[in-house]
Amino acid sequence: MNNIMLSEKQKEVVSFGKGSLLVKASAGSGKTRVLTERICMLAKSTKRRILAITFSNRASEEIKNRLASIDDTLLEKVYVGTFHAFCNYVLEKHGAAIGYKELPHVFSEVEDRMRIVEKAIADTPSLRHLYESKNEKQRNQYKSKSLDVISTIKREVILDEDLTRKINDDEILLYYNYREIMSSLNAIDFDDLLFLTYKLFISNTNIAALYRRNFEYIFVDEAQDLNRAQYMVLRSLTSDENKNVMFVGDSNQSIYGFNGSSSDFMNLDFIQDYNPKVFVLNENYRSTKTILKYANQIIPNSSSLDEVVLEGVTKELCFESVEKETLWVIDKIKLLLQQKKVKDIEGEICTERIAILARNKYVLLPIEERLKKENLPYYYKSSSKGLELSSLSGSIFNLALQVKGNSKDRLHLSQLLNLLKLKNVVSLDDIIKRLENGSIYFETILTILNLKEDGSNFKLCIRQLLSKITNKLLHADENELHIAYSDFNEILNHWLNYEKRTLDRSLISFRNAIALGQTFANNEDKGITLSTVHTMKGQENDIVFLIGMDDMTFPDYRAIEKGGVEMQQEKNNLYVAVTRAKRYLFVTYPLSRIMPWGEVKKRVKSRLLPK
DNA sequence: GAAGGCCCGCTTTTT
DNA sequence: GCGGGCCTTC
Repeated sequence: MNNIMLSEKQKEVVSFGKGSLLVKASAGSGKTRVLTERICMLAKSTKRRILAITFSNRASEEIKNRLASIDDTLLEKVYVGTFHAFCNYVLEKHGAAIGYKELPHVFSEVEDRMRIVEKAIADTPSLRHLYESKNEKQRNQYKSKSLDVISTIKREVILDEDLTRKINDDEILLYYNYREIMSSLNAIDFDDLLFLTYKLFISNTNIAALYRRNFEYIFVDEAQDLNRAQYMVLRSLTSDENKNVMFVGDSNQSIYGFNGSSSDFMNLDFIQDYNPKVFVLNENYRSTKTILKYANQIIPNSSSLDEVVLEGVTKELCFESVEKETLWVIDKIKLLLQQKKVKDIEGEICTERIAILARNKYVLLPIEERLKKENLPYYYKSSSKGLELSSLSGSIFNLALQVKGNSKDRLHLSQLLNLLKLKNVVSLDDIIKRLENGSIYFETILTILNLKEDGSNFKLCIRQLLSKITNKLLHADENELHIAYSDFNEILNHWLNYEKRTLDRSLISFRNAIALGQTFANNEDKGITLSTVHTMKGQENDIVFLIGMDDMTFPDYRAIEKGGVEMQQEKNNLYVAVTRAKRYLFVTYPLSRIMPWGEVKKRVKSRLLPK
């Protein structure tokens, strides 16, 4: 698309000067290109910096790559990152102003937060009794619900003085207890990143002013996904004199409502607070006619077909069972790969040009099984995630790294002791004395102890450990050595990714970068893409199979029960799914589904699909 | 208060 | 298809 001329409307947006603007850009309308070209144009004219905020690491990587490909010095002037990454960056620099003398650790693992909320419940007398009367499963449900309550307070930016009006007393106590535990561990969670940054900016207007001076222009991609905390952070970054803010978004693609986001921030608050000039980009440069007509049946007038030449293929197919559905998809894929060249798709068909999408990951399991059997290459598109370690040594390293960087982190210290089956030890120095000299665990802890805080010898230490493993200089069984080797390699790769993008390095900031998913190597594996609709957002593929389109699966049965906004979000989700396809789209659904407990349930076509 | 019967809900999406 | 909650009954 980069070599195609910009349309008149796109040019208008790109060349828009100072002031606020709202660009309503439908799927495939070239919004990322408009965004990057405008950033590029402004970067040349301003002496100050530009802030470009995205929602996913994937999107920010894409923008960075595009900017670098236009001009590789651009990134010196432009900060591109997710809301969370930006807030982390602010707190790293100025957290001390709100009491974080040492860099807090970002606890992103749900398991960690579950343990902490469990303790918070135990510390809340009025809740403890109720909690203890529950069974395992209910306790987990209760913990998740509690985490959600805590999350909501922060997402909705409810300050302490307003809590009593909105939340009941027990929940307030729980919230305070959770906060106390987190702070005793010098830890913060995802919501804190935004909430604390907002608090920092309102309580230290000089610091906020610094950022306002620093960033002359602000861009927000996927603005329909903003939640209150994010919008408030953004507002504190602008002032009446300086509000050069560009929002790009599409209300029809709002699918993160469960996370507190609402397109109202873009459509109502932004318009009211910033009075932006509104642009509409609705020409679709991505998909073929049949696909867009189908999308327009799901959300009327969502895309204009004016610029579209190719017909493409869009088919809806119904099957007796999930098994038949799966087999058809596999056969169709095999056929397309055999045919190599098909109408309206230039070049040869290969597995990389095919994606299989579904509402949730469980729907993809039978397909995965079958792809494996047929030896067809595939990979799961994942959201950028942290370390995935499978060896004991890898987990020990990861825990010890956290303990080393944060002496207050008793949570991970106790997990570390559990793994090593040790008791009554409080420091890494003491731990190593209790381990057998030359064992892989000993060497792992030793490596951690040898690491310098600024990370300058990180690569060296890991490489030494790797070579000890290769040369079998360590005591451990064959299997552990084998997986440990690949784990430490993975850790090294995360470090290399971190090193590439960070100048001011330290072990703690490395750990936080991992938690925020910034060190994830985006070199996607080869093969057919398997993905949920949410993870596929902002991406595209020539041939898309959208499977499991039976009612109750897509829309999800819980959304049907709740109705209203939830159903609107399901519809948007379907619109996102359909518009991922560039040339061919196959929509399939089964008329029966075997439930996890063995019952065969009758199914009908999704109510969201065209009649 | 124990035993027996009926009903309900099982796996969402992510920084 | 199964475990658990909740209701009825003695």
